[in-house]
Amino acid sequence: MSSPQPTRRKRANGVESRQRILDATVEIAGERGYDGTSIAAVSAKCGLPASSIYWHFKDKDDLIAAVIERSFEAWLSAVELPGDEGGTSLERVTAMAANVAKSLVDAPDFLRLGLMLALERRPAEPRGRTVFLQVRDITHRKIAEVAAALFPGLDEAAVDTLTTYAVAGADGLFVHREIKGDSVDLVAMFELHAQVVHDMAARMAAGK
Amino acid sequence: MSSPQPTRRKRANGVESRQRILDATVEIAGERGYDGTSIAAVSAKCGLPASSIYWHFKDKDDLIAAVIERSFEAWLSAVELPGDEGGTSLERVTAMAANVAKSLVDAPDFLRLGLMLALERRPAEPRGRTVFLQVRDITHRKIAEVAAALFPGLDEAAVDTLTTYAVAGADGLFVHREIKGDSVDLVAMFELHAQVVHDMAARMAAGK
Amino acid sequence: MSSPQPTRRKRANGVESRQRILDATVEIAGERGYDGTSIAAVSAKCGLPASSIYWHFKDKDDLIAAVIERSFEAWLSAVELPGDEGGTSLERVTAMAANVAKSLVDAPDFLRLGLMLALERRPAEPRGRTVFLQVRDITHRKIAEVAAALFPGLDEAAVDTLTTYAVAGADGLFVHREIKGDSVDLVAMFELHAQVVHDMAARMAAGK
Amino acid sequence: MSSPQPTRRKRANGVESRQRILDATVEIAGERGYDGTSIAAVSAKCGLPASSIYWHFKDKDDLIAAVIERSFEAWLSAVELPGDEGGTSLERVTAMAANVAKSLVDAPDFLRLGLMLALERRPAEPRGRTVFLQVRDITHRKIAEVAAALFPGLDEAAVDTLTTYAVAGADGLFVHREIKGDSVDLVAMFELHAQVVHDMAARMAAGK
DNA sequence: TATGAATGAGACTTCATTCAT
DNA sequence: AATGAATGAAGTCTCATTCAT
Repeated sequence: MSSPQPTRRKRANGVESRQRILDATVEIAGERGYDGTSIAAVSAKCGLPASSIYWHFKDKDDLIAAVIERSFEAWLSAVELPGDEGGTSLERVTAMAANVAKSLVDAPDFLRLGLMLALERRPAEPRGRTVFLQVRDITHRKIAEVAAALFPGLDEAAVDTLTTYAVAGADGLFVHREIKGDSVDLVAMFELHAQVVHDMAARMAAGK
Repeated sequence: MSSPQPTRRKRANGVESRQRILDATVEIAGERGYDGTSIAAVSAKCGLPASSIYWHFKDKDDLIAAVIERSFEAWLSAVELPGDEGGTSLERVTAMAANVAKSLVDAPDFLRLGLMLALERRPAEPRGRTVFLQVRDITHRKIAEVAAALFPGLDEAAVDTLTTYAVAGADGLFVHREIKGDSVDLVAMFELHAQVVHDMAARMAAGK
Repeated sequence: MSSPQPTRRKRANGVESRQRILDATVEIAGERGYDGTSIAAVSAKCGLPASSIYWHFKDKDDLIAAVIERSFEAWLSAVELPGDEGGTSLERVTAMAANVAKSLVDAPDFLRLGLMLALERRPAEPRGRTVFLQVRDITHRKIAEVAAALFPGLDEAAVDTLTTYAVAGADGLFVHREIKGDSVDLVAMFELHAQVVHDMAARMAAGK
Repeated sequence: MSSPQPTRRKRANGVESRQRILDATVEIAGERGYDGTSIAAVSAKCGLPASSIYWHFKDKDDLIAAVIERSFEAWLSAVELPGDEGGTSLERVTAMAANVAKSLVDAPDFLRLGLMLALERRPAEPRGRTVFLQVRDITHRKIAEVAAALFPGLDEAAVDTLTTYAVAGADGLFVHREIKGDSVDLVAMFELHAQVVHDMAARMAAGK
């Protein structure tokens, strides 16, 4: 009852505040993009005054970049294939695609914001854009490794084309769902895409 | 001599001013998105004062919507299949895809801006977004018609899935090129995509 | 009585607004220096909203520079020796000095602000500082011409030293009055200074 | 071994921290003036967090005042005439002037900041300004004493005028060097000034 | 057909300062 | 003896928009 430090925390909890700010920012930036994200809006959503946001982040650019970094890691750990062995290569590819689709349905902010940033062309490129493109490259490379492992017959150029096509399809289907809303069955679409890409890989690995 | 205007015209050419404003706006909005496009920036680029922009357009929303409309029409007439007869269905589909790819390389602003608008989620949806989604639907329907004509065996649902997949791939490949730059051969990628989609259609039309 | 456009001017008078802004700014900047001059304070003093100030001036730097320019011109025309002929060289020099002293008592803002700017050392030098130093150089040259005319025996280096010393003394006495207030008889001090400088010139022109 | 502090000291050296803060502040305030000196900038330059500055100084005003005090003392001990006997009165005056000039070249921050503060007119006068004007008065009195000793024939008013003129010239020449930079030989200028003032004193002491 | 000028709201950011630890 | 975190006020400047001419 007379507890010395019960609910009344308030002052000074850097780590938690930082999280609150980032949480608010993903939500807003994921919906409105870079320019549409105002510090005042973030401040209102997280409850901290604007000046406190600047204690944790150098400027808006830094904040958006931090958001991209954090939500990529979150997305990555959500995707992380739980069991990637077992089944035919088609089954495995399909399972992976379904997994990615699910993660994008659950947490679309990362990719939505990332694509908005990627499409922009501004004189002083936001750091968040750079970060997004970097993690995107990392992802591309990981997928390429999987493809190379599944289809040893493919040369490097073929693997790259295949990966590019796979990623582009994923992006496009994601955009489609963002536009059309929840009625779109993203998992089914990704599974279809997985099959198509798998066929393509098989044909490539065969003769050409 | 027989000019209807009395003394010097020179100033006062509504149509041309309107074009200049729209030209400036596509460029800026195509690069920076809705929020990133300021009336002041448009004014600076087209040379007309901000108040003149408001003489031609009700507000920013109206301006952006007009840009979308005009650049969609421009894009449409650039794409308009010059001769859609002749050749196998694969050849025709491939030619159409190459054609679209070329138009997107030449004038990417329309789709870039459109996708940016489409990805945003804001309380008061900009009219430009609505317009983009409408013309997108129109496009979808046109493609569906072509698909239905080429593969009479497909039912409506199959045609829709096929079209969705075709468009999504195109979007994704476009995004890929926007990110990676001129080194990406969009035409080749679109041709590959056309082939994949054609195979998919053929398989669908067959049994499943 | 029923005059169509009597007192009720208000909207849109660019020239007058510009003057009002400049008037307010000299007063504030003359008392508080560059950093101490806030746009909000200028806005409050001149009655125009801050955003209107930015219609007339690119930014704060531009505003301060404009102030320096205008008040230099005002000061110059206030100083402009009414009749510089007649009397001995000492009498003429003394009259000029008294004239300058009077102008500095009447309108000290220009020099006070200028000296404050001159003393500052900041990474991005304010344009106002540059302007002040330029007009200062012009003044220096004009004084040197007078000195050369009055004492034809002096070589260029001697004229320069003399002028520098004359200006430095004036600056120092001005600062003294700024510190000690109205009780200081600046005119008398300047006349004393004029005499000293005149002696110095005479001695220089003689042997060494 | 015999250190009174138990385990590691390292942190917690009040005196040194205070010095670091003051060192940083002279540098910044000497270059940017009162308003231009932000606690954040001082913090960045001295490496201590802003809150630590407030542990050592009540507020910004207090900090600036402390800087003025300390740098006046430093300047004073740098000037302190090493041997003020010997030679004619002219030689002695000249030597003193040269000494002062050297000190101002070596450490101009004190006077630069002081003059900036002195020129400002703000509702709530900073304590630093008051302190500067006080030490300035002290200096004035000391010089007056020297003058009275060297020229016993002068009455109080004459000594005051002489001192005022001497100080004003020094200020003005200092400002000149601050503007024109290292190329100005301040020592030579001060020696010239000393001679002029000496002549003036002699003439005053004679008849008038 | 246009535009110079104005304007309130709000953008990002820094300010001096406090307080609990 | 110090500091991480917070905060309200204020800083400069841009925003979309209006209105009289």
